[in-house]
Amino acid sequence: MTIRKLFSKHITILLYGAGLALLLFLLKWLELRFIIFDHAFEVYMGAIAVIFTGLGIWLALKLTKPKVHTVVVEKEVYRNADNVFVFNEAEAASLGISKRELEVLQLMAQGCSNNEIAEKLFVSLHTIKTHSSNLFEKMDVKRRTQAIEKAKRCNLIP
Amino acid sequence: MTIRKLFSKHITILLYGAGLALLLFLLKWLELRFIIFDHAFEVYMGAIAVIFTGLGIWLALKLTKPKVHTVVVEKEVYRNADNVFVFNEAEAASLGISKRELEVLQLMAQGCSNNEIAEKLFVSLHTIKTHSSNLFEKMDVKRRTQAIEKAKRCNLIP
DNA sequence: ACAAAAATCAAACTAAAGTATGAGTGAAAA
DNA sequence: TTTTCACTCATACTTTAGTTTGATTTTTGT
Repeated sequence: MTIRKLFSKHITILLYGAGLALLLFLLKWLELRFIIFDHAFEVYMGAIAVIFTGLGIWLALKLTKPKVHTVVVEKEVYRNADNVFVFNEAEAASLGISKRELEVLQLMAQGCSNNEIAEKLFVSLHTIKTHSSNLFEKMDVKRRTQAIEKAKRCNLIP
Repeated sequence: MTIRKLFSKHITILLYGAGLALLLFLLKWLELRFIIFDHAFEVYMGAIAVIFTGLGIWLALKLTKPKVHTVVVEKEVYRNADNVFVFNEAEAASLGISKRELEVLQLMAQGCSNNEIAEKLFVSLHTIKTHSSNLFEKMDVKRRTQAIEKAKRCNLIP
């Protein structure tokens, strides 16, 4: 075995090198100790700073809620051909649409103007405007035509 | 002035009270100073800890990408399986509705605003207004919502 | 009973929608 | 070739729709 051979051959040199390395190590250690003793306060402060910075980072990473980005994928479900309208109550509930708002929506879809709706429901034009505005907010649409389109698609109205 | 009268009458008592209050304040202040001096190191450490925790939090919030948790929600949209739309050409012809007007009508039914329709068809808003106005005349309706309702009923649009 | 949600009304806006009228262009029909 | 008609654009105007803010009164669910 050539490796053992080399080891035994240059053992003196190796020992010497090892001794030197150890000495250097010791010196370094002593130097470090000296520095630490001399700057104990600063080192302590530094350690505290590092530790608490780390703690802060950890806290921030742990305690921030991930922003939930909800992507709604509309999946088409085919229904029986018997064109009988079944009101999608679940959808209405999830959107938080009230009875009155639904009435307004229905009349809208029939082509009524806000004024006509107000007359039919015996309330003021203001009220209908409020209802429709809330409706658009809840349905996430901008116009009555969009509301009608979406409502039909989601079976909120026939 | 009764307030000034009261003031001058009981000036001694007031002064005495103020002096006492001041003394108490002084005592409290001295006590605080004492505590701070006595615990200077701890207070300093605490301050460092708080500051660097804050720094850590700030660093984490600033330098990390916002955690975005994407949730894909499948929403069921019901639809009739059999609805094969057949365009009622006879009706369209009898009403004298032109190709372009039909395009406008379709986009209307999709919930587009006049401006959006104009953009999609690469014409001006004026043109769309003219088209829609003519459309309402031909269909004998007053509003776009009525036009949509009637068009669906008459199978001019899906 | 009491808080929360729904329904109602109002004023003051801004933004669209719709009307009336006129006019130019290009293609197809008379 | 002239006329008709769909399509385009424009101005000026009126009406309707939609927003914002704020308030009061009913319902309604614990």
